[in-house]
Amino acid sequence: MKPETRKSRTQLDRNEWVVAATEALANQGMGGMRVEVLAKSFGVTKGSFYWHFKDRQDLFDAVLQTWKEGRIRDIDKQTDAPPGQEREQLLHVIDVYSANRNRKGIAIELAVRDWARRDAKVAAVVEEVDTWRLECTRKLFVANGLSDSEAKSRSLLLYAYVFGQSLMAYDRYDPKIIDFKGWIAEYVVGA
Amino acid sequence: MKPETRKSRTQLDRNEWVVAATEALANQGMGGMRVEVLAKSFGVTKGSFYWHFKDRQDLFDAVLQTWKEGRIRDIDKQTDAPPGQEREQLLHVIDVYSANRNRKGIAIELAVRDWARRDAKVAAVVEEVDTWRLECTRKLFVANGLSDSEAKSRSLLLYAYVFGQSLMAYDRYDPKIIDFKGWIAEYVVGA
DNA sequence: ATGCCTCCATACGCTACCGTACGCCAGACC
DNA sequence: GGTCTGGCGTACGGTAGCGTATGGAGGCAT
Repeated sequence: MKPETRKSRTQLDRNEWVVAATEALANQGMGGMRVEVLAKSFGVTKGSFYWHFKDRQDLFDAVLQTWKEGRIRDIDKQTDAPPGQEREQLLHVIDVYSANRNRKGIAIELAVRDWARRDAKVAAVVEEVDTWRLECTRKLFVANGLSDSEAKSRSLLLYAYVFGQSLMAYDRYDPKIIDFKGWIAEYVVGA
Repeated sequence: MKPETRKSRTQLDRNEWVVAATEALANQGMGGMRVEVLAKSFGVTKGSFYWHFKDRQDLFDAVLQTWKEGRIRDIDKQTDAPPGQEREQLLHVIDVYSANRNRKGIAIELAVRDWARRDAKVAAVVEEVDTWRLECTRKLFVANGLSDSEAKSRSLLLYAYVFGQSLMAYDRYDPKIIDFKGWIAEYVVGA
């Protein structure tokens, strides 16, 4: 009804800037979110940017907030298991975060964490997200019959493992790496 | 005998620049290694820098090389166990890389890995170091009675865990976090 | 049609850097 | 005691990027 089709390519809104900035964050890290560079990628000038945003920090805040909300949604979705399927769901979580899959999501994850090391507000958001993640998988482990204590330990191990995996360069370590990762996933989730 | 005492505070050499640059790398990441900023921290101008280095990339190369050599040395030292003490040595390795200890080393480790995501030469060095690490702990696991396959899997899990641990914000997750980390260390090393 | 509001372009000043050219000085060496 | 050279300072040009001020085009209602 609304003239959305034409508008969509000529008019920009905040969200499109946020999406582009997040892309830059994934590819070049925090320092890649530069106003004039993003503007050029849209074929506009920074006059547009400073219409939609107060300043660069305003963009940063929006990116962070959007990331946080998206993470919470995804975590809820990925840890929602039908009764009796908790173990499979946990293996699925590991698979989703596995390197070589969801490359972009992992890149963003790492970039945000690097960002958090130099910005306390970002660190606080990361802590929220991490706590949420740990809590959701803890419930899965508990539903699978583990004690609360062991569930928390395994949750911690699970996420530390998947994030650490994405940090390492091991592709040429052994051609059977796939088997090793399978073994590890089973071992982390447990019997 | 040589006039080293006076010279040591007035004359700079390549290594002092590399040390300062590594410090900046740990604190502010790759982007923190800026020529004029480093010069100011020494109380000199960049005239000095461009005497000792061809350009900024020359400094980067030196930092990377120095990091690599230091890592190899440390890894060898940390994985050199007397026969029968392999299990304790593996637990010691986990402890050394544990967050809240060796903060600076971990910060450098993360900064180098972030750097490696955007520079293939850095990525190659990281891969060398990681392969070396995996190989050294694999030997410890094998000496502890494991099959080669399981030793490789556990090595991978071990390093992914310790690196992932340093990425996460979990300090306020549970006051018994120390116990959880102890449980995980035992679980990763195995019986 | 006329005025207003939205969205973007243009142009500018400013800062932080990189890299280079060259000058300066102190001490080793003869 | 002159000369040479290692080590650094000074000065300059150039680029990239942030933020601001202001102008302008096009829709939309009155």
